Amino acid sequence: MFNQFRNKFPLSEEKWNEYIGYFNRIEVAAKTTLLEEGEISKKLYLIEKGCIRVWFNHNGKDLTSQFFFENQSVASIESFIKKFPSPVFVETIEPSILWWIHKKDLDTIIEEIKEIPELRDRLIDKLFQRTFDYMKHFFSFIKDSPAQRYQSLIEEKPEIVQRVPQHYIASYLGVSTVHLSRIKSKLLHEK
Amino acid sequence: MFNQFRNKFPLSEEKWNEYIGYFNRIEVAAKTTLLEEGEISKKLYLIEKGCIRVWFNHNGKDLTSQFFFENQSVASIESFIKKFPSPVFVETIEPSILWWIHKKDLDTIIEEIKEIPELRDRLIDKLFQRTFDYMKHFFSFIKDSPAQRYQSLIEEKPEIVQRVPQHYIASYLGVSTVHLSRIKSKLLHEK
DNA sequence: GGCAGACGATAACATTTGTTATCAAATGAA
DNA sequence: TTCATTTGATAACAAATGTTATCGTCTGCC
Repeated sequence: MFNQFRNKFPLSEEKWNEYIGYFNRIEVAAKTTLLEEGEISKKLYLIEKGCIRVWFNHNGKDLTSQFFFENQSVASIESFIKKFPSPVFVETIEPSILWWIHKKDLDTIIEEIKEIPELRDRLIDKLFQRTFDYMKHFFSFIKDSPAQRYQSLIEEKPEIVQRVPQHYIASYLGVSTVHLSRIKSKLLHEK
Repeated sequence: MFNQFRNKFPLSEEKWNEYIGYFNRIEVAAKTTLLEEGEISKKLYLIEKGCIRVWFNHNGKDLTSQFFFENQSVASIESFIKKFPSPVFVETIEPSILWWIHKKDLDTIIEEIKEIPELRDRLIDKLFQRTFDYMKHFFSFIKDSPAQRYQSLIEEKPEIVQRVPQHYIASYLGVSTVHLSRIKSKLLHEK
């Protein structure tokens, strides 16, 4: 799991082994809740295999805001960073193999690697990239119809369309399950 | 303009004066374009007085994605950071007093203050905050109706509703100008 | 193998939202 | 002032989207 990242981190063998020693491997079934709404997020998860969604309850409706797949890290980011009660649930979609790390251990690591300019800059890049991704997603809500948003999803994040149950995708796109079904059917019959 | 921030920056008088010396004051009319679509953003603007919107053209429609007011800094952030051609226009809404700084000078400053842990952490906090703001905005598109989104805007960002022409607000909320007008009228007559 | 629950398609109908057009008020420039 | 432009309200109609209900398929589990 970690060897693929080894060459990206200019660290001594000792440090490298210390850091990966903080991670714990778990295997969980589909639909396992990793973080409850209201809980304070203290673990960051790395996905070796499987997929995860972040969702919240709004007036009894299950609304999905994010999907994560292999090699991505997942947490309720606001809760994890600011130690607020999480506004969202974190839940597996497929049976998954995960590696988690305690926030306090991660904080130690980050504090140490911040001194390495190369890693510090990469960290900041990641932060910007995350912001850009959200901006782009927001732009799609003011410029595209739901059908166009679904089309973009197929093109830009095909793994979501392929692996995630459709009713989760519907709320992610901001439409009802019925309407997403209509969009799909229209796409099929037009071509 | 800068004195109000003085106590937030643990810098020597010399450094402080050097840094603020990089800024240039300008006064511009309403509807002045500060950055064209396709241009590479090389200036960051600080607003002393006035307000600014960021917008883009989509199939002939003028779509506004952000508003900025006094004491906020503005740029086409992706273009500014990554040196890409800007996907957006930056334009004043009101007659404004602005202070701008060259990207290269700002980069120098940032490179220097990164060494100060206190400022470095504040910089990272700002980045996270920006991401959280976009997340929140995105959440509102999957959980709220346009009417609820307008209501939240009144409560959370009243200066937008008070100072920005309504047709700019419409696209920001993802609705047509006609529909925003309907939402307002309904809010009035219900209460 | 059979059963319950999850998932998705579809229909019918209600509601929301967009589009186009028109008008009125406010604003700014000559 | 006067005139053109910008801004916003409203009506009428069209299109998109939500809601509720029903049905069929699939899947996991006993």
